Order: sequence, then C-alpha cells, then structure tokens
Amino acid sequence: MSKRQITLADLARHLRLSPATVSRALKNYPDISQDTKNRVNALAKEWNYRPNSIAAGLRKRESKIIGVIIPEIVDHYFSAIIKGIMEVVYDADYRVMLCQSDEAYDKEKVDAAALLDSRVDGLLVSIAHTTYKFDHFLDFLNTGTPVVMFDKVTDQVPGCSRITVDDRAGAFTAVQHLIDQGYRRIAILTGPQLAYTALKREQGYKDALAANNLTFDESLMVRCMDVTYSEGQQYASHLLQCPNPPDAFFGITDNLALGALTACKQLGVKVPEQVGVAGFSNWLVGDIVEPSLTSVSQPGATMGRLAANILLEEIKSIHQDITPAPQYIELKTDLVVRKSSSRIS
Amino acid sequence: MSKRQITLADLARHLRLSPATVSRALKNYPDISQDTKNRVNALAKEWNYRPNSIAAGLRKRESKIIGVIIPEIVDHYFSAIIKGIMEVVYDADYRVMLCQSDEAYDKEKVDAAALLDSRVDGLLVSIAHTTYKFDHFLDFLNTGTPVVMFDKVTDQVPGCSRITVDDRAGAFTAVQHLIDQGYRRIAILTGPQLAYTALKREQGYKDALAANNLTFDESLMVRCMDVTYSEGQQYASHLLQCPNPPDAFFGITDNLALGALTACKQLGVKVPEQVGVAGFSNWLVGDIVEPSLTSVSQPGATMGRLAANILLEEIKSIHQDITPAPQYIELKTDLVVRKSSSRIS
DNA sequence: CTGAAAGCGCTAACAC
DNA sequence: GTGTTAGCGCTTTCAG
Repeated sequence: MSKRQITLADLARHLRLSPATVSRALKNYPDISQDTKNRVNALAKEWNYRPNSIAAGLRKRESKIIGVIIPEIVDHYFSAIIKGIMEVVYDADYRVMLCQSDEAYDKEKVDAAALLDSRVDGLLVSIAHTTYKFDHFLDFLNTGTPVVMFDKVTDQVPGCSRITVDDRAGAFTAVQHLIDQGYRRIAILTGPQLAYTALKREQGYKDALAANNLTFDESLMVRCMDVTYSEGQQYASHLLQCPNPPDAFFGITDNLALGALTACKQLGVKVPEQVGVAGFSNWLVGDIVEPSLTSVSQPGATMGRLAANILLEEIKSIHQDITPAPQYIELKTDLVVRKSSSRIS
Repeated sequence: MSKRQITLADLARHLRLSPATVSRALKNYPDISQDTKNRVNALAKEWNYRPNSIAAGLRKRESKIIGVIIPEIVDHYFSAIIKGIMEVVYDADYRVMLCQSDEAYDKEKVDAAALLDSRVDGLLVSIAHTTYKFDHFLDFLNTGTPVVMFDKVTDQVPGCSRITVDDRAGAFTAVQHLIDQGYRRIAILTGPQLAYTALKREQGYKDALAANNLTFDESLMVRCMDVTYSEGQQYASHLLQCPNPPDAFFGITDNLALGALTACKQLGVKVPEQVGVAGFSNWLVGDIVEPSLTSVSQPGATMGRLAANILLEEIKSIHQDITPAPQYIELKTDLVVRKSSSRIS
C-alpha cells in the first residue's frame, strides 16, 4: 500500500500532456504523433508504469477475467481440464479466477456470487453433485454474462452451453472390447444411483451386452457407494468367490478397476488369461500397474480448451449485442487397450 | 453487457436516499437507523443487487484477490497445495487468480505482470525452474504487495517469505530406513544437477550413508534428465544387471521409484526380499501398486495453507503500515513405510 | 442519522 | 494531434 503505483496522470503531468493523450499513446492509437508516442513509452518504461486494470475494467465494464468453478482440484481429470482452460484463456489475454466447490451446493453458491461480484466476463462451471437448484447460474445469464458448463452439467439452465463426455459410448466401447476378447460374464463395478455419469456408463454396459445378445445379470452389477479402490477390491473379491464368478470386470472408474485387479492378484486369478479388467478415466496409474490397465480415456485438456473457446466466443457475441445460441457438445472418449484385457494377441 | 446490473445509485433513487446512506446501510454501519437498513436490505434483496467489487476495489485500493503462480497444475502435489491455499483464502473472503508458468521463465514473467496489473493484494509463487532473473517479483514488493514463495523458492528476492519442504531430511530418513532394513548397496535415482530439490535430496542420501559409515559409490548414482517412470525403469534395470548390483533403490521422485519397482519385477528380483525400494512424494499410486511403495510424503495442503496464512498476515501488516519481517519455514516430511522396503517385520 | 461532494485511475465522446 | 469533460460504481470525509 505504502508506495503508490504510477498512474497515467503521473506520466501526463511530467510530460505536460493530458492523461487522455498518454492513454492513447500507450494504446498506440493512430492519431497520436510518433514523437509523443516515443516520449510516453520511454517514460512509462523508465518509471515502470503498469496500467491499473481495475480502473480500466470499471470504465469499460469488462474485467478480462473468466470465473471457473470446479468440484475438486486434486484430481487428474479436473486439473487437466483447468490446464486446457488456462491455455486458451491465456492466449486471449484473459485471467482465470478459480473456485473449488468441494462438491457442496452452498459453497458453489457463495463462489458463484463472489465471481459475479468480481464481474467476471464469463463463467465455466462443472457443477457439484449436491447441487439441486440453479438460480445462482441464472444470475449470470440475466446480466448478460455467458455460462458454459462442462463435465458435470444440467439441462435446468436454459441458454447455457454444455460440453460433456460421451460416457455411454465410452462404456459401450470398453465392454464391447471385453466381449471381443472372449469374455462373457462381465461384471460392472458402478457408483451410486444418483450419479449421472455412473448411470450413463451403466447404460453403455447394458447396451453392449444387448448388442451382443448377452443377458444382463443383476447379480453382476455392484454399486460402490464411495467409488473407492478398496470398495472395488472387496466387491470384486466377493464376486470372484461366488459359485458362478464373472470372467471380467468393467469399473466405471479406474480405482474400482484397480481394486478388481488387486482382488484377482490376491486370489491368484490370472489377468488377463482368466479374467479381464477395464476401467474408465485413464489415470497415469494405469500404465504403471502390473498388468497395465485397459481404460477409457477422457480428453480432459481438450474439454477445457473447448469449453474456454466456446465461452470466449459467447463473450464476443454479447459484446456485439447478439445472443449466442447455446452449443451442446459431447466429446468422444478413447479406449486405451493395455494388458489387463488383452487375451487375444 | 446488455442488461446492466443494479447499482447503489439505482437503489438510492428508488428509496429517495443518497448512495452513501445505501452503502452504509448495506454494510450495517452503526449510525444508520434500523428502519432504513431494513428498507435498503429489502429492496437490495428484491432487486437482487450485487455490489460491484471492481468499483469498491478501485476506491479502496484493494482487490481482495490473491495471485497464484505455479509451474504445473496437473500434478498431485501442486494441486494439493492449491487446494490448501484456496481453503484459507476462501475463509478470509479473498479470491484466487491462478496462473500456470509451465516451468517457463517468459510465461512466469507475463503472468506476474498481469497479476500486478490486476492489482492483486498479494502473490503466492512457486518459481519455474528456468527462471534466472527475479525482477518481476521485485515489482510487487516495490509497490507494497507482499510475495510469499513456496516449494520452489529463491533467496534472490530479499524481504520475501519462503516456505519449503525439508528435502534433505526427508531423503535422509528414507535412506536411513533402508539401511535399518538391512540394505547396504543403495542406489539413488536422481534428477538433473540444476534442480534444487534434487540436490537437496542427494545430500540427504549422502548424509545418511555417511552417518552409517557406508561409502558413497559414484556408480550407484544415476541422473534421470526427465525424471520419468520409464527412465527409472531403464536405469534401474541397467544397474541390476551390473556385476555388483545394488540391493536397494531410492528414487527422488515416486515415478523413478515406481520405474525401479517395475524393473525388479521384470528381472524377477523379489521386492522387498532381495531389493528394497523407496520413493519421494507419496502419490496416491504408491498404495495401489504391488508391492506398495514406501515413500516420503510431502504435506502439500499444509504447505498451501501455511503459505496463504503468512501472505494474508503480511497483507494485514502492510495495511497497518508496518513492514512484515519475512518468514523462512521448512516443513517436515513424513516417511510412509509400505511393503517395498519392509524386509524386517 | 443522512446528504453532498470528491475522487480511486482510466477511457470515450466531443471539442478545438 | 491533443485537451476537456464526464463518467464507470463505490467509499469516505465533512457537514449538518
């Protein structure tokens, strides 16, 4: 606080110019003489002048800040998304204000309000799974601030773009792959019924079975309430010791699949010879574990970049007073085949 | 843009009050009648008034924003630090503006300038390893904006607090543990010579050897230039096939240690019976891999919280016109002993 | 208890 | 080419 920053007025006074001229010179306006421009730039550099973007923001009614709300940062997928967002946003000379909802509706609401108060030019959000009301997002749209949702989205906020991953297709491909490898009694380790992504992946699993004339066996579908590694291990272990055990596991998340992998090892079941395993997420871990884990890879960085690009375009549209048409995009996943499911060479 | 947000003046006009009174009423100033407060709050709520923090920031010369520059977001340790930072900052009603340097000096410089232009109230930074000049940080201090460095720090910026992890002690403990378990020819998989943390961990390794009267064998120290899993695997594999192979590996990073683990498995070397392995970082992976990996755990979230707390205090000090004394803190690490090094039960 | 006025630092419309 | 003026929306003396 103590030492004030140099202002336009300071430069103007010293150069016996008006603040307006200095401003224009620094912005390289055409109708300023080259001579003044040089003098201004020289002094600005010498005095290490830094424009106050708060003041500019107030005046221009734009902050050059993008708000981002995400449920959890310590997560490979989400942090990859953030990275993608930052790449795009950086190139467009915007900054990112980051908030973490911790999957809590209340915090998400507070964060949204704070971002609105900061007059962010747009909002990128992946909604918390405890969120059941969406008024806090409407506040943005009502004031002409575009919102783009990614990964965890809702259709309850009209006029807002959404970008998701095709979970159903991803799961379908993984299960189809297991079937192609000759596995027939494929168990699914899934999550709580209220999780949207879990449901979509289950659907993909069922569709793949149906497409191959395999009947869906209720007993092969296990819900892991916390979707943890140890749950995966326990349930897989249990299933393997049943009278009619599965010959493959599809985990809707890599930790569930890794748990299944460990269960197999502990019971002396050979993977992939006797039992196949596939997961979803493609963590870095999948490559390191032995046998390496087949997994559906989600394009985190791509999703982040895409969401950011759409948002920036919408911001541009709104500047030109045209209401952008919301875009709904579903990204394709990639199946990364590794050893845990490669029975046929 | 289109629809303007409600302003103080709007409320004032409608209530036939002055903006000043409305401002005070909303801030719950003591010398405003309860009646006006009620009327103001009611209308503010009804009209969904949101204070413009840009305007407030300009007036009060504080943004309530903390700038954070980090080399890489997609990293378990760094994202844990960010999470810790956000927790603290959130409670103090500050926001976080996040930048990623990608370990590049130029980007770090640009980011720093942008944050300065945004008039952040303080800066938290972990410096890129390519950074060799530090003027961009002095700019903050010169204008009375405190800077706290964490994890990757430098002593080239006087007056700025630093918070690091005691890498030397962490490495020492890990290697001492290996020695206690009866391993004697301990190899170290380390990083490039210019990496500060690598050097400190090497020092811990050497000190532990010396403390136990073991001679340092140059041939057991391998530099992995990119510090990757596959480098760890290759070099470990190579060492194991030498005439006088090591009986333990200390990886200065978990991927190096995991690489060594894989190399052992591939060569049919039993871990921990024949060879012990320990790493540094304590990724989530360490628990999942088989055998699970002994590792030095760095307190990411704690570091983030601490750094944020120190910064907030420094901001407070500066508001009261007192120059805060820089703090230099070294956090202790924890050795998480798992199977890969547990030869003695 | 409330209002008037000034100003944070910058930009844009309108002069000259 | 450059200066003048008028704000952006808020806070904070200083009056009354």
